[in-house]
Amino acid sequence: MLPDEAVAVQESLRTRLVIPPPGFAVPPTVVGLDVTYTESSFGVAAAVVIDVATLAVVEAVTAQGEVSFPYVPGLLAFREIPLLREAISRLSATPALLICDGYGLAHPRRFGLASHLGVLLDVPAFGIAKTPYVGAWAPVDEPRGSWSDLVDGDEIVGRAVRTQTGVKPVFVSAGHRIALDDCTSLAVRLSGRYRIPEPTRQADILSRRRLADHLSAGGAEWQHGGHGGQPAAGGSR
DNA sequence: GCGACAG
DNA sequence: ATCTTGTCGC
Repeated sequence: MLPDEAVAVQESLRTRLVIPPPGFAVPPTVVGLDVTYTESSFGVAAAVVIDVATLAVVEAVTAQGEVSFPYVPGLLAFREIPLLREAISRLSATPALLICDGYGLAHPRRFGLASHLGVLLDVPAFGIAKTPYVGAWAPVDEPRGSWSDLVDGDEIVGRAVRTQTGVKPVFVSAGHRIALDDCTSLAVRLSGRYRIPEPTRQADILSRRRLADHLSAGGAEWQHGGHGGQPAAGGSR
């Protein structure tokens, strides 16, 4: 698919995007997503189910394979969604809320990865990014839970949110079927003692570990990925 | 035209 | 994203 076609797809899918008023009913569990790559084009996607009350990992699956779409700012979804969908399909239940490593509405065309994935699956989704992309924001107060609007043009597209006192904020934006206010409170509520909230953090850890396993195994024995539950015994640490 | 640019 | 060592601090 060419970049021009990908942009057309985004503008088309965007008509299906739904952002409700605040008041999202927080589910018992949420799903964190991330993809890690090799210097070449091999990727491992991870989907980790996190218990909202305890922040514990209750299920973890992966999917891996060659990735064809290159990284292009604004078109990240086309690179990551194939493996992410495959990983999500391996979960034992349909997710109630997806949390992506990246942006949703805070995107040049208001349709980043979190919006794209949310619309395709018609599941609530939002994004948590580690670095700025679209929009400007005022300095965020120091205490955990403080935030400042991300403003692009005349729109509020997301928020810079302090998940830990004295630590750089993360960037939160709504993806699909959830309001920014709810994304903001969830980002803080889902954060343990780290800057990155547990869902995305655990997905990052798992995808990196699986990629390392894949490489040390010579890339032959684990080609089918997607093991459910806890990591198998024998895995190096 | 030039620089910036999620992961 | 990935390439990479030590170092400061709780």
